[in-house]
Amino acid sequence: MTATHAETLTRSVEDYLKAIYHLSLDGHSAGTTEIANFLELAPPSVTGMVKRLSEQGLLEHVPYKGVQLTTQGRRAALRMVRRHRILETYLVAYLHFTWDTVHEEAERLEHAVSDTLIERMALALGNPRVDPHGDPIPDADGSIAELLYTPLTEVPEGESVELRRVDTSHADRLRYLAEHGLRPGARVTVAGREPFHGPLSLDVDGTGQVLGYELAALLLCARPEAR
Amino acid sequence: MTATHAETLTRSVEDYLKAIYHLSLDGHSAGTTEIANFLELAPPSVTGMVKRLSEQGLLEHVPYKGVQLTTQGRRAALRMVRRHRILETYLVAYLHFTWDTVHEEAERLEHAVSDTLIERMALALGNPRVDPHGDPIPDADGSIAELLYTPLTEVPEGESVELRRVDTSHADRLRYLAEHGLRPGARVTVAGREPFHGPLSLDVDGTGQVLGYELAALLLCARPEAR
DNA sequence: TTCTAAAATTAGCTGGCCCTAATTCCTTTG
DNA sequence: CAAAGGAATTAGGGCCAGCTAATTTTAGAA
Repeated sequence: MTATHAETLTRSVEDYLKAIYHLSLDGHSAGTTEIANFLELAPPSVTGMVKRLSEQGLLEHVPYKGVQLTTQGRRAALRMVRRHRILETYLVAYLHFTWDTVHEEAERLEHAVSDTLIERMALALGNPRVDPHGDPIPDADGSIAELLYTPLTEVPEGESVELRRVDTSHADRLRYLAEHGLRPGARVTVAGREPFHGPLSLDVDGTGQVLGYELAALLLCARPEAR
Repeated sequence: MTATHAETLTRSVEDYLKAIYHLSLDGHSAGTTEIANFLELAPPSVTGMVKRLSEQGLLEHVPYKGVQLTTQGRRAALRMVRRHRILETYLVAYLHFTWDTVHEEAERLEHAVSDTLIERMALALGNPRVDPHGDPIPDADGSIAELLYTPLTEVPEGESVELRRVDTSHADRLRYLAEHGLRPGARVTVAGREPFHGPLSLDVDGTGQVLGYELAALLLCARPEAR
């Protein structure tokens, strides 16, 4: 009765699964409108697709409540995440893409490449663990290490941390951050912070900076010992 | 009134245009059934699409006669041919694909890559003129040099030629040919030929071979001086 | 010149996936 | 606890691109 995973997923289905994966990262199940906003679709379109996908066993739908990926759905989603991140890494490493331009290219290619090509790229790259934004790359078998980093907004004043991950795919934000040296690997000290979601004063690799709260919240850092 | 080329073409449309381009290489206009066979579709599906494409100005359709690409349609088709051949060349050069496995990968990717990525690949390859099968690669501006080669079946006995192009994308044929050293660049002498589409006796880079007529017809050669 | 077979087209459907408008369901608050 | 407001769903369409079956056109053979 359970659908065996032989049937190929359409581009749309792959997008839905990946979206639901991202929206469920914090554990709660994803709502129809939430998915609709993420994919820039109307909510009724999502209801319809969600119905089809639960019938296929790719997700669990409790009407009026929300959806969660099944094991099968999660496997398919992680496969897309791996593809996307390997592609981004390869395009930056070998084909002169920058981290602010690579997202949309990978977004299209992830639906078209074969598993073989992805594994060849991964091999050429030495099986990287993270992509250019610091996002972890799932293994080919579907396991992923979501490391626990601290948003820069929660780093205590005076503490010095290493920037590990930049949690956005908006080209303009990424460009701005890159111009200010805020890339994975940067050493950042929080010199001061204004209240009420105010700007942070930073020292970035020896240079003083002021950074808005919204952007700072996207910067995930490894603190010296705190876990 | 003429459609400006702003609107993006669907995957299907790109496939139709490319198919019609290939089928029209010999000058005659392509028939519905011919296109249907090439794309593995039913003839009525082709009639319908052809109607839409002529309305869009991508091709000229004379009902019950056949179709031809318009200038606009040819431009779009050549863009796809360029993409396909650059991709094949890149995948073989950098990602360990062999000429018998690369076709289907390129067939999917050609619809997903950006112009930017294709030009980066072309640059990395040094702007190659031909792909791994010896097929000419159109320029970015859409000009293509279809060189006049002679099928091996028409090379006179005793003549020695250079194999330049292998005109098939069937993986099994390509594998067989590769195993027998029959790749672009090989030096081939026609030692003998049997009548009635019989096999050819060849000397391939110093090794004796017998090759069936059907395969020999796919091997396009540069003759010493003949044109 | 007429007949016939092949080629092409038309008629009528289907499935996937999107939409807007209308309705139903939940939850929260007055 | 009832009503409101937002979230979700249902109802009803549309477009794309494929299909089969039936029909029309063309061209070649008798």
